[in-house]
Amino acid sequence: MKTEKVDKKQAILDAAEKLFCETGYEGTSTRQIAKESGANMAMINYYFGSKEGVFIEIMNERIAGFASQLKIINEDKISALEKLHKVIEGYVNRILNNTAFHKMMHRELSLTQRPEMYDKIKDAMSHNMQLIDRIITDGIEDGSFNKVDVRMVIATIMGTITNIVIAPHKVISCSNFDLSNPKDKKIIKDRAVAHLQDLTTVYLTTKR
Amino acid sequence: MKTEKVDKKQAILDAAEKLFCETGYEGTSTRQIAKESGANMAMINYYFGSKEGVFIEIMNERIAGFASQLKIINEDKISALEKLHKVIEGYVNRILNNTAFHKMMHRELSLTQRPEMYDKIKDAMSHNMQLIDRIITDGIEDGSFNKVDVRMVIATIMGTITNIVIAPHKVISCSNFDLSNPKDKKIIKDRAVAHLQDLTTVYLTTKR
DNA sequence: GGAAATTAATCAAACGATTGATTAATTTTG
DNA sequence: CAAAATTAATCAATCGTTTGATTAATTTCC
Repeated sequence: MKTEKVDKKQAILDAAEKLFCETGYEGTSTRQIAKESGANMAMINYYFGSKEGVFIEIMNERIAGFASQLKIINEDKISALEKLHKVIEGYVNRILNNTAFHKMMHRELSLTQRPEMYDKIKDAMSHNMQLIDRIITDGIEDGSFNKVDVRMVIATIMGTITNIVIAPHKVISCSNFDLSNPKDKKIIKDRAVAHLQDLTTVYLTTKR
Repeated sequence: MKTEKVDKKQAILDAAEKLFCETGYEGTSTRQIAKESGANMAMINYYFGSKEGVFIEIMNERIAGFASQLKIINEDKISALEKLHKVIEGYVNRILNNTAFHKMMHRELSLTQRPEMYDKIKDAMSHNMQLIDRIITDGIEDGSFNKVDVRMVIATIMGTITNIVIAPHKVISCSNFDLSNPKDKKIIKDRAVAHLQDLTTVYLTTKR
């Protein structure tokens, strides 16, 4: 049957993403990728040219998927605060549903050695940031938000989520807590959304 | 002169830290470390046993230096809010004065492959976290703070700072902005402290 | 429609280069 | 002189990549 014909190209991408997330780019060998994917080593270069080619392909796929998600929100005819809360919910869900990739992305962002990748990630993030910036700035201009340091508020929203993903033990001191457990993940998601929505509501709309 | 006698052991540590920060642990070779430090390759194993031995030594040194800083604050006879503001200022300064190391630490925290190192970093952070937790919890109990999700507030404080360090372009969209430039760093530091102090003040003390 | 030519996919084996580590000899130092 | 420090040379292992050959599928041609 045709359904049984597994796509080796995709198998390599899947295996590589898993391994890159777990042990980093340099920490993953092409032999590991070949073994994990069930493909021959030569297939990696055959399809992607090089190990870095695989990495870039993974990033491009993911980033493209990300970009297509948040656009609609800003067109809704709702208040700035409601928009922001929608964005927060979307962001928390997206990132906590892809914790491994998010970790990998941040790891890459903190390296100076692959500028092409750094710029790619930076640009992808910048786009989403501008969207949040627009929402908050609009809210300030129409008087519904206090005058705040917009970029810092964005850093707070994004930083909080990233911090939860990278260091979950910070949030839940309970030792047998596991983000890969759907039940635990749900708990963290809800807490993160509730906290960030509450925080932004109070900080942006409290008259003072 | 004795002043010219440079300590090869320390030179290796310095070079290794610099390279680990720039290109990661796996991305740095022992030959690079030797070249950068001016020492022979064998000296690395002579002094530290292995490449990982160098890494562990660097981490231990740094973590020990960190732990000795924040203790005094909690003994002061000042309000919970003032304590928290002192902690924020201390944290921002410490981390922005050691951006390279902080990046490396977070990179290591997001990998699953060196559990010994992961636990070491986790424990070091946990200690500082408990201190902040104590301050906020005390503030809640004596009625000066609102009832909030304490661990989430901590995630927000730490996450915001980390986010600024790892992705400075998020805060300043200006392209010719450089964290290694003392003047630019001062600007970011002040903005970060002002933002976080303002944020915590409003969120924790606004009656609602 | 069926032989011939072309293409894509896959494989085991080997490539040169680099890795972290170790040896044994030599120099420096107290 | 003996211990510590330093060196050049070398080790086996692994790295990412390339090779030439083989199979399976597709296209071309008469």
